[in-house]
Amino acid sequence: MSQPHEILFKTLADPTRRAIFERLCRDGDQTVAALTARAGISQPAVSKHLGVLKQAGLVRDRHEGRNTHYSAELGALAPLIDWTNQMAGFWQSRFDNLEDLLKRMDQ
Amino acid sequence: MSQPHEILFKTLADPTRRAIFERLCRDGDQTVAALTARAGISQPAVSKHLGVLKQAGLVRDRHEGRNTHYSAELGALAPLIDWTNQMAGFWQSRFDNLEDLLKRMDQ
DNA sequence: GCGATCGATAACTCTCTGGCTATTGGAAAC
DNA sequence: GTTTCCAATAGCCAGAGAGTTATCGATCGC
Repeated sequence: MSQPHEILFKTLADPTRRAIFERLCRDGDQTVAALTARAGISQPAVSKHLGVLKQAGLVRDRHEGRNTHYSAELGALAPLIDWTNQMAGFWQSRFDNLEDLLKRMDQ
Repeated sequence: MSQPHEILFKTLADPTRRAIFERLCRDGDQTVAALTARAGISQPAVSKHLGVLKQAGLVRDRHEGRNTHYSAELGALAPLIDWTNQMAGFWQSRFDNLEDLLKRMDQ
Protein backbone atom coordinates (compact mmCIF):
# COMPACT_ATOMS: atom_id res chain seq x y z
CA MET A 1 0.00 0.00 0.00
CA SER A 2 3.02 2.27 0.46
CA GLN A 3 3.19 4.67 -2.46
CA PRO A 4 6.40 4.90 -4.49
CA HIS A 5 6.86 8.60 -3.70
CA GLU A 6 6.94 7.88 0.05
CA ILE A 7 10.48 6.53 0.03
CA LEU A 8 11.64 9.27 -2.35
CA PHE A 9 10.54 12.10 -0.06
CA LYS A 10 12.13 10.42 2.95
CA THR A 11 15.36 9.72 1.08
CA LEU A 12 15.73 13.17 -0.45
CA ALA A 13 14.81 15.01 2.76
CA ASP A 14 18.38 14.76 4.05
CA PRO A 15 20.60 17.55 2.63
CA THR A 16 23.79 15.47 2.60
CA ARG A 17 22.08 12.66 0.76
CA ARG A 18 20.48 15.05 -1.70
CA ALA A 19 23.88 16.67 -2.29
CA ILE A 20 25.37 13.27 -3.16
CA PHE A 21 22.52 12.59 -5.58
CA GLU A 22 22.88 16.06 -7.16
CA ARG A 23 26.59 15.50 -7.62
CA LEU A 24 25.95 12.18 -9.36
CA CYS A 25 23.43 13.90 -11.63
CA ARG A 26 25.85 16.74 -12.45
CA ASP A 27 29.08 14.85 -12.85
CA GLY A 28 27.95 11.28 -13.50
CA ASP A 29 29.78 8.17 -12.33
CA GLN A 30 31.73 8.54 -9.06
CA THR A 31 33.62 6.25 -6.70
CA VAL A 32 32.83 6.21 -2.99
CA ALA A 33 36.23 7.76 -2.30
CA ALA A 34 35.56 10.66 -4.69
CA LEU A 35 32.17 11.30 -3.12
CA THR A 36 33.63 11.10 0.40
CA ALA A 37 36.32 13.65 -0.49
CA ARG A 38 33.65 16.30 -1.13
CA ALA A 39 30.97 15.29 1.33
CA GLY A 40 32.68 16.56 4.47
CA ILE A 41 31.71 13.42 6.40
CA SER A 42 33.34 10.03 7.02
CA GLN A 43 33.45 7.26 4.44
CA PRO A 44 31.10 4.95 6.39
CA ALA A 45 28.56 7.78 6.55
CA VAL A 46 28.76 8.20 2.77
CA SER A 47 28.38 4.44 2.27
CA LYS A 48 25.30 4.45 4.46
CA HIS A 49 23.76 7.30 2.46
CA LEU A 50 24.53 5.49 -0.78
CA GLY A 51 22.81 2.42 0.62
CA VAL A 52 19.67 4.44 1.34
CA LEU A 53 19.77 6.05 -2.11
CA LYS A 54 20.17 2.63 -3.71
CA GLN A 55 17.26 1.25 -1.68
CA ALA A 56 15.12 4.08 -3.06
CA GLY A 57 16.24 3.22 -6.59
CA LEU A 58 17.87 6.63 -7.02
CA VAL A 59 21.36 5.23 -7.70
CA ARG A 60 23.01 2.16 -9.22
CA ASP A 61 26.35 0.69 -8.19
CA ARG A 62 28.92 -0.91 -10.44
CA HIS A 63 31.90 -2.87 -9.11
CA GLU A 64 35.24 -2.46 -10.82
CA GLY A 65 38.07 -4.20 -9.05
CA ARG A 66 38.22 -2.88 -5.52
CA ASN A 67 36.45 0.34 -6.51
CA THR A 68 32.69 0.79 -6.49
CA HIS A 69 31.20 3.35 -8.84
CA TYR A 70 27.79 4.91 -8.22
CA SER A 71 25.59 6.67 -10.77
CA ALA A 72 22.23 8.43 -10.62
CA GLU A 73 19.05 6.76 -11.86
CA LEU A 74 17.14 9.76 -13.14
CA GLY A 75 14.02 7.72 -13.94
CA ALA A 76 13.53 7.07 -10.24
CA LEU A 77 12.31 10.64 -9.84
CA ALA A 78 9.18 9.90 -11.89
CA PRO A 79 6.88 9.15 -8.91
CA LEU A 80 7.83 12.52 -7.44
CA ILE A 81 6.86 14.31 -10.63
CA ASP A 82 3.65 12.26 -10.77
CA TRP A 83 2.79 13.25 -7.23
CA THR A 84 3.19 16.99 -7.84
CA ASN A 85 1.15 16.68 -11.03
CA GLN A 86 -1.53 14.86 -9.08
CA MET A 87 -1.66 17.65 -6.50
CA ALA A 88 -1.97 20.19 -9.30
CA GLY A 89 -4.68 18.02 -10.83
CA PHE A 90 -6.74 17.99 -7.64
CA TRP A 91 -6.44 21.75 -7.51
CA GLN A 92 -7.52 22.13 -11.11
CA SER A 93 -10.50 19.79 -10.82
CA ARG A 94 -11.76 21.64 -7.75
CA PHE A 95 -11.49 24.82 -9.77
CA ASP A 96 -13.38 23.21 -12.66
CA ASN A 97 -16.12 22.09 -10.28
CA LEU A 98 -16.44 25.65 -9.05
CA GLU A 99 -16.72 26.86 -12.63
CA ASP A 100 -19.41 24.30 -13.35
CA LEU A 101 -21.29 25.37 -10.25
CA LEU A 102 -21.14 29.01 -11.24
CA LYS A 103 -22.25 28.08 -14.75
CA ARG A 104 -25.25 26.17 -13.41
CA MET A 105 -26.12 29.04 -11.08
CA ASP A 106 -25.96 31.38 -14.05
CA GLN A 107 -28.62 29.49 -15.97
CA MET B 1 22.07 30.27 1.03
CA SER B 2 19.48 27.64 1.96
CA GLN B 3 17.62 26.67 -1.19
CA PRO B 4 13.83 26.93 -1.26
CA HIS B 5 13.39 23.22 -1.99
CA GLU B 6 15.23 22.29 1.22
CA ILE B 7 12.29 23.10 3.51
CA LEU B 8 9.82 21.49 1.09
CA PHE B 9 11.57 18.11 1.10
CA LYS B 10 11.87 18.19 4.89
CA THR B 11 8.24 19.21 5.34
CA LEU B 12 6.78 16.69 2.90
CA ALA B 13 8.94 13.80 4.11
CA ASP B 14 6.50 13.08 6.96
CA PRO B 15 3.58 10.90 5.77
CA THR B 16 1.04 12.39 8.19
CA ARG B 17 1.94 15.91 7.13
CA ARG B 18 1.85 14.98 3.46
CA ALA B 19 -1.57 13.36 3.96
CA ILE B 20 -2.89 16.61 5.45
CA PHE B 21 -1.55 18.57 2.51
CA GLU B 22 -3.00 16.08 0.02
CA ARG B 23 -6.38 16.33 1.69
CA LEU B 24 -6.29 20.13 1.46
CA CYS B 25 -5.41 19.85 -2.24
CA ARG B 26 -8.21 17.36 -2.90
CA ASP B 27 -10.99 18.83 -0.85
CA GLY B 28 -9.93 22.44 -0.37
CA ASP B 29 -10.61 24.53 2.73
CA GLN B 30 -10.76 22.56 6.03
CA THR B 31 -11.00 23.41 9.72
CA VAL B 32 -8.50 21.97 12.19
CA ALA B 33 -11.29 19.89 13.73
CA ALA B 34 -12.20 18.38 10.34
CA LEU B 35 -8.56 17.54 9.63
CA THR B 36 -8.11 16.07 13.11
CA ALA B 37 -11.14 13.81 12.64
CA ARG B 38 -9.45 12.03 9.73
CA ALA B 39 -5.80 12.23 10.74
CA GLY B 40 -5.92 9.57 13.46
CA ILE B 41 -3.80 11.72 15.79
CA SER B 42 -4.53 14.30 18.48
CA GLN B 43 -5.56 17.87 17.72
CA PRO B 44 -2.31 19.38 19.05
CA ALA B 45 -0.34 17.09 16.76
CA VAL B 46 -2.40 18.26 13.79
CA SER B 47 -1.89 21.90 14.80
CA LYS B 48 1.85 21.35 14.99
CA HIS B 49 1.89 19.81 11.51
CA LEU B 50 -0.16 22.71 10.15
CA GLY B 51 2.36 25.09 11.70
CA VAL B 52 5.21 23.35 9.88
CA LEU B 53 3.27 23.32 6.59
CA LYS B 54 2.52 27.03 7.01
CA GLN B 55 6.18 27.77 7.74
CA ALA B 56 7.05 26.06 4.45
CA GLY B 57 4.47 28.17 2.64
CA LEU B 58 2.45 25.10 1.68
CA VAL B 59 -0.74 26.22 3.45
CA ARG B 60 -2.58 29.43 4.39
CA ASP B 61 -4.81 29.92 7.44
CA ARG B 62 -7.97 31.98 7.65
CA HIS B 63 -9.69 32.78 10.94
CA GLU B 64 -13.48 32.72 11.07
CA GLY B 65 -14.91 33.18 14.55
CA ARG B 66 -13.48 30.49 16.76
CA ASN B 67 -12.70 28.26 13.78
CA THR B 68 -9.48 28.32 11.78
CA HIS B 69 -9.61 27.20 8.16
CA TYR B 70 -6.54 25.97 6.31
CA SER B 71 -6.06 25.72 2.54
CA ALA B 72 -3.27 24.49 0.28
CA GLU B 73 -0.93 26.89 -1.51
CA LEU B 74 -0.24 24.97 -4.70
CA GLY B 75 2.32 27.50 -5.96
CA ALA B 76 4.60 26.58 -3.08
CA LEU B 77 5.45 23.34 -4.90
CA ALA B 78 7.24 25.25 -7.68
CA PRO B 79 10.77 24.92 -6.19
CA LEU B 80 10.27 21.16 -6.04
CA ILE B 81 9.35 21.01 -9.72
CA ASP B 82 12.30 23.29 -10.52
CA TRP B 83 14.67 21.00 -8.64
CA THR B 84 13.56 17.85 -10.49
CA ASN B 85 13.83 19.72 -13.80
CA GLN B 86 17.32 20.85 -12.84
CA MET B 87 18.37 17.25 -12.13
CA ALA B 88 16.96 16.20 -15.49
CA GLY B 89 18.84 19.11 -17.06
CA PHE B 90 22.17 18.02 -15.58
CA TRP B 91 21.54 14.57 -16.94
CA GLN B 92 20.70 15.86 -20.40
CA SER B 93 23.70 18.18 -20.62
CA ARG B 94 26.06 15.36 -19.66
CA PHE B 95 24.49 13.34 -22.42
CA ASP B 96 24.98 16.22 -24.85
CA ASN B 97 28.64 16.52 -23.85
CA LEU B 98 29.09 12.85 -24.53
CA GLU B 99 27.54 13.30 -27.97
CA ASP B 100 29.88 16.21 -28.68
CA LEU B 101 32.84 14.12 -27.61
CA LEU B 102 31.84 11.24 -29.83
CA LYS B 103 31.32 13.67 -32.70
CA ARG B 104 34.78 15.15 -32.23
CA MET B 105 36.30 11.67 -32.02
CA ASP B 106 34.56 10.82 -35.24
CA GLN B 107 36.26 13.59 -37.15
C1' DG C 1 52.77 -13.65 -0.02
C1' DC C 2 52.35 -9.08 2.26
C1' DG C 3 51.12 -4.60 3.16
C1' DA C 4 48.04 -1.08 1.53
C1' DT C 5 43.75 0.63 -0.05
C1' DC C 6 38.66 0.59 -1.00
C1' DG C 7 34.22 0.10 0.64
C1' DA C 8 30.76 -2.17 3.73
C1' DT C 9 29.31 -3.50 8.32
C1' DA C 10 28.95 -3.25 13.42
C1' DA C 11 28.26 -0.94 17.53
C1' DC C 12 27.53 3.11 19.76
C1' DT C 13 26.18 8.15 20.71
C1' DC C 14 23.51 12.16 20.31
C1' DT C 15 20.23 15.04 18.38
C1' DC C 16 15.95 15.87 16.29
C1' DT C 17 11.16 15.23 15.87
C1' DG C 18 6.51 13.32 15.98
C1' DG C 19 3.52 11.77 19.31
C1' DC C 20 1.14 12.45 23.79
C1' DT C 21 -1.37 15.07 27.94
C1' DA C 22 -2.33 19.28 30.19
C1' DT C 23 -3.24 23.91 29.88
C1' DT C 24 -4.32 28.44 28.05
C1' DG C 25 -6.63 32.05 25.18
C1' DG C 26 -10.59 33.46 22.63
C1' DA C 27 -15.00 33.30 20.68
C1' DA C 28 -19.59 31.56 20.73
C1' DA C 29 -23.77 29.88 23.16
C1' DC C 30 -26.71 30.03 26.83
C1' DG D 1 -21.20 36.02 33.39
C1' DT D 2 -20.55 31.28 33.01
C1' DT D 3 -19.96 27.41 30.42
C1' DT D 4 -18.61 25.25 26.15
C1' DC D 5 -16.00 24.67 22.34
C1' DC D 6 -11.95 25.44 18.97
C1' DA D 7 -7.21 25.87 18.20
C1' DA D 8 -2.54 26.94 19.82
C1' DT D 9 1.14 26.43 23.20
C1' DA D 10 4.02 24.12 26.79
C1' DG D 11 6.30 20.34 28.48
C1' DC D 12 7.49 15.77 28.24
C1' DC D 13 8.88 11.11 26.18
C1' DA D 14 10.26 7.57 22.98
C1' DG D 15 11.86 6.24 18.52
C1' DA D 16 14.37 7.29 14.38
C1' DG D 17 18.33 8.44 12.09
C1' DA D 18 22.73 10.78 10.95
C1' DG D 19 27.12 10.95 12.63
C1' DT D 20 31.24 8.78 14.77
C1' DT D 21 35.23 5.02 15.46
C1' DA D 22 36.62 0.33 14.92
C1' DT D 23 36.80 -3.59 12.13
C1' DC D 24 36.49 -6.84 8.31
C1' DG D 25 36.63 -8.74 3.34
C1' DA D 26 38.32 -8.16 -0.83
C1' DT D 27 41.45 -6.59 -4.32
C1' DC D 28 45.47 -4.35 -6.02
C1' DG D 29 50.71 -3.15 -6.11
C1' DC D 30 54.99 -4.60 -4.87
